[in-house]
Amino acid sequence: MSDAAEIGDEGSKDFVREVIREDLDAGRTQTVVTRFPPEPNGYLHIGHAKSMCLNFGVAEEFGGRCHLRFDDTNPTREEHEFIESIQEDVRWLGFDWGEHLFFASGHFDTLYEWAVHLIRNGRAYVDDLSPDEIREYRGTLTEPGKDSPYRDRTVEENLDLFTRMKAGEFTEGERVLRAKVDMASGNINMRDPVIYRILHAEHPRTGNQWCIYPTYDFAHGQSDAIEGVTHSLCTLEFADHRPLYDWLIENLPVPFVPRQYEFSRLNLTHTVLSKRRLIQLVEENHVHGWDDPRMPTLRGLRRRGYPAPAIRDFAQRVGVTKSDNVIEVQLLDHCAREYLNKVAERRMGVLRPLKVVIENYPEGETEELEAVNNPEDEGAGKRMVPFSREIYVEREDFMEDPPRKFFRLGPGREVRLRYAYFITCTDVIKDEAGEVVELRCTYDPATRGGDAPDGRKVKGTLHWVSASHAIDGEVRLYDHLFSETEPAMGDGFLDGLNKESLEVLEGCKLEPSLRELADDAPLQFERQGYFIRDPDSTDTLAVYNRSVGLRDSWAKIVAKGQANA
RNA sequence: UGGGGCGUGGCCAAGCGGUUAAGGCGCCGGUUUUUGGUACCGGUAUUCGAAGGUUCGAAUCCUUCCGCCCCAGCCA
Repeated sequence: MSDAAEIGDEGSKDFVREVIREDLDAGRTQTVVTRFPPEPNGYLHIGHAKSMCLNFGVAEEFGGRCHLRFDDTNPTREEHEFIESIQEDVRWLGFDWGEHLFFASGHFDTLYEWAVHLIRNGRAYVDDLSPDEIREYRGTLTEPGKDSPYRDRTVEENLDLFTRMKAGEFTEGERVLRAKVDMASGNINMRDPVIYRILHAEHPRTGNQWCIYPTYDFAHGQSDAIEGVTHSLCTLEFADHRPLYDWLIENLPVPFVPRQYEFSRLNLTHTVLSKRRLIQLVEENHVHGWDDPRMPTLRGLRRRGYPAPAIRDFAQRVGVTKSDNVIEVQLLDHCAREYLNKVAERRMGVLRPLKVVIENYPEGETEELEAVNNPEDEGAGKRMVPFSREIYVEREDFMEDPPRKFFRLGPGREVRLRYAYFITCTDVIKDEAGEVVELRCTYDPATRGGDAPDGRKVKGTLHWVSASHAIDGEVRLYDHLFSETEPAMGDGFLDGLNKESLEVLEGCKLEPSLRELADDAPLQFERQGYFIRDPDSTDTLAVYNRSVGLRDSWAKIVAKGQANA
């Protein structure tokens, strides 16, 4: 293990790392301890990924550790299922909490003792006010609050009442324990916040052992103190809670003094990241579940084929600051492409097939042609691809009356079939509706492999699949879940849903060697994009999700109407 | 009208009194290319929310103003 001063010394990359660096240098911190504190009431999304990358990343860089802690203080909305799925997602993203798995509920005994400690010191009291009354007494943003008539109960009475709250003598809402801070504070969180409430609910981990539960404010910082968390990193909306966080730490017999720092949460264009809205998308069936490839959840991204390293790279690139931000999804896409380009094996797949008969190719003959698996990685090796008289090419690779800049197939034009031969279109066959249904071509046997010995050049290279050897497949193409860059706030956000966010292509013709690829291996269908096999696949139907398309400069030319320029 | 946070190019983001104001994404143009992919090269802020002030010198210090975000759950 290297010297602390040497660790994480690649220059302070953001204000959090800067603070940690200073704390280490000043000796205020010996070992950096952070924590990732999800509430087990939902699935993790890419916003959580940013937090994980920060917390686990910082711990690793400075030679410390990061705890995984479930903030399970509200049994009415938390479920065991999420405790499992969250751990799975954290691991998938690539993080390891080792032995350091904690639950706020694991600290309930200490928390209860600390509440009693506060009461004994006259710093907390049992309030009989109803929820509505508490709200009225709290005042408003501009007017100070008023003291509760129960604020000055004796220590003995408070102790007795709190004990009875714990014993289950009262109903929910009948009484709460409040910290006695300052009802006139400009910071509403300091106006005698509720720190314990009665909840007659079964807890996923403590069962029916408790009927009183600490609130976030009385659990989070306390858990940090118990676990020895040095830097408690949370999002901006908790900045207002910091004075309370510190007040409680100062007034409790904590074994350690943690510090809270706030950074801005992640926002992404063309999607939503709030738990409430994600739940609504799932429950109202606007998507097919939490792992729908269009969802920004980790499960959705995983199914979509976004690799964990790409997501980590993305998190690093967006940075850590305190300013509100909306990151363009294009950056995420870029990270995915950059990673996938290096690791994804290439295959050929025709998404919208157009049959081509090579008239001068011997009927019934098949030959195997060599293809490179990944031009970015020689180690990926080569494979053989079957070629025969009838093949499929992409419909959009043929135009009967091509504009000047179109380099693909057209009547009389010659193009290269990747790794195979040059072919020339000699005839176009249409149905009664006038739609092109088949192409007749001739090939040049001398161009086997894709090069012309006479030095002849072609401007277009097409992907293709031998008709008789093709695997039939279904391909799902995805687009932004929301058309607008920033979906509206409030309930109107559903109006911005992109009706074309999912396009299912059936009858796709895929290269047979796909069978040799691992089910979870990312791949590139040449000239199309990066794909991954979907779990919906069966023995008879291969289903692939497009993770992200390749950059498409031809589409840009077409979109700008410059194809004829 | 209270408290907290934030304002650097289309989107992020370095910058911490003396730099021609990093870098990434995006966009534009070009080179290479058996993926119109990749890679590579070049372009893309006389200006840092605004106005004053301090200073030989300010995105960086001071003042005022403007704008945006968060807070009135017994949610986290």
